[in-house]
Amino acid sequence: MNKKQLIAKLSGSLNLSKADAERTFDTITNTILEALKGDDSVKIAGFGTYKVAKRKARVGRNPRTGEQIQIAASQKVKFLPAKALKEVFNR
Amino acid sequence: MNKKQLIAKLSGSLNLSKADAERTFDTITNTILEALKGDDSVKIAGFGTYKVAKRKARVGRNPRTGEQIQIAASQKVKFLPAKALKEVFNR
DNA sequence: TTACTATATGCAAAAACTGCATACCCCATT
DNA sequence: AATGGGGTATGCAGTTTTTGCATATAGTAA
Repeated sequence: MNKKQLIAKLSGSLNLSKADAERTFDTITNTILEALKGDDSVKIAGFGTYKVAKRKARVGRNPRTGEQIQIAASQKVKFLPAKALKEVFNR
Repeated sequence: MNKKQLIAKLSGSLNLSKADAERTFDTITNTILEALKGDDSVKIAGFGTYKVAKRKARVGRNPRTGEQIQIAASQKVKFLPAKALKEVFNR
C-alpha cells in the first residue's frame, strides 16, 4: 500500500476529502518529526515508539570495488513496535 | 512525547477536539495495521515504509546463565525511514 | 516526466536479540 | 484525583542479524 492508497482509505473512513485526509496525515507525520528533531522520542501506546538512534562511525566497503571506506556517525529514526503490535503478528 | 501529548498537539493544529483528534489518529494507525496484517507493506513517501519482517527460528542464549535456548520464528513490524527522513537528522 | 525507492553485490562492525530483575512512567480503573 | 497494574527502559554477554558503503537499473509514485 502506498501513500495515495492509504489517503484514499482514510478519506473514506474519516469522511474527509482526499485533500483534507492528506493534510491531516501530513500534519501527524510532521508533528512526530518535529518531536524527534527536538531529540524527543514519541511513544504511541498500542502501536510503538519512534526514537532517534545514534549510530557510531565505522568502516564500510564499496561493494563494487571492495575498497574500504570510513562511514561517518549518523542518526536514524527507529521504530520499536509495542508489545500489542508484536502479538498481532505472532499468534 | 507520549500519545496523550501528541493528541493534544494534533487537536490544536488540526482544529479538532481531543476526542476527534484521537479517533482520527487511531483510524490511521489501525489502517496501517490492517494493511500490514494483510502481509502488505505500507510506503509513505517522504516518511518511511512499514513492513512485516519474518524472523526464522534460531538458537539464542540466556545471558545470565549462558544456557542455550531455542527461539521460535516470529514476525515484527519494521520501519525503514525514507531518504528525506534520514537527511533531516544527518546535517 | 521527474523523483523516489528497491534491489543486488561483499564485508566489517554496530546493533539487536535472548531472560530476567529493577525502576519508571503511562494508563485505566477506582 | 489517586492508585495499581502493566508496558517499557536498562544492564548484562555472546551469538545472530542488520547496517550501510557505491552505483546502475528497474519499478513505482508524485
